[in-house]
Amino acid sequence: MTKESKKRDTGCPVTYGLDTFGDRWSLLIIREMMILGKRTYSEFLEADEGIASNILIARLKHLEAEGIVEKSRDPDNRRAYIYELTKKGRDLAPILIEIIIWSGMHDNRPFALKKAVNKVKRDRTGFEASLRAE
Amino acid sequence: MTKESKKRDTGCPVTYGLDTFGDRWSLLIIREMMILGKRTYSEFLEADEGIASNILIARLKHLEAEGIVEKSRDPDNRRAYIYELTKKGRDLAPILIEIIIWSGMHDNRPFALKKAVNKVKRDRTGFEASLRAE
DNA sequence: GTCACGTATTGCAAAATGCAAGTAATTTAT
DNA sequence: ATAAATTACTTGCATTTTGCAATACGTGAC
Repeated sequence: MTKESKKRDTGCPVTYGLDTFGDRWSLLIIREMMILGKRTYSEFLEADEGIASNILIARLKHLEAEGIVEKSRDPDNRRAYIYELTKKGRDLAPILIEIIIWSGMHDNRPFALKKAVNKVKRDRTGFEASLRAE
Repeated sequence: MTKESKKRDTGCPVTYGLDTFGDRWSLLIIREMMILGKRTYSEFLEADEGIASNILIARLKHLEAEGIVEKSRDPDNRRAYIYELTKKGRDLAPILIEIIIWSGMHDNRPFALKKAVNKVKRDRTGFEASLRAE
């Protein structure tokens, strides 16, 4: 009941978006799923940014409650669960893409990774299709 | 030194974007500027969501440090300051637009405001131009 | 049954947030 | 010239959220 109780019911679409996935971690989890194809709790835990397990589970539950991810048992490993993006979740692809494009334009740090940026610039439609494919 | 110290220097463009504007309030302030044409501290304070004054000033300073907004004196009212978006800030327009489109698709609450959504759907290019115009 | 593995929870310190009240600088009114 | 009003910001404090480490739970393997 943390994020949920914070819902700002103004009706504004920007507010709705931010209340749904606009925190420090949600879009990173979605990036892991969409771009890197990760699907399990333990895979998410290994992400570069090092999310804490309690934060991870809180975000996964929130995203599940919002209908952005869905959880099911892994048929190949009956003690594991699989988290997958729903259509609502895959529809976030354009937002991720615009963030990538924006950072590509404005992140001038020497270690900025331009791989995804270049991929987007070369073929945005194809890149978006690949994100939605998973 | 709060958000700044939290910078996650992984090089990932999504991370860079989130570390720059991915908190509970930054994009809302940017929305006020871009869509509603607000430009002063007191105008931002009146926003629907009711941001606290200390949070507002912290975010404005952060956005200024990131080169997304710039501050100057109001020539018409010497006790006021004006905050304006830089190019880096105006370049966030496509992200805002994609968030609006996404919410338009998925926010089914009865009080969801569809005005901006419809405007985007009718003429995205024109809408984006109007956002960047300010 | 016991052990390993994948997932999830708890406890506690640190940080961020929200709210209310107060300060500072500048302008308008008297 | 002084007082009041505006605009921008700061401070103090209670509450909430985060981050980290340790621990517990549930399932299947042996």
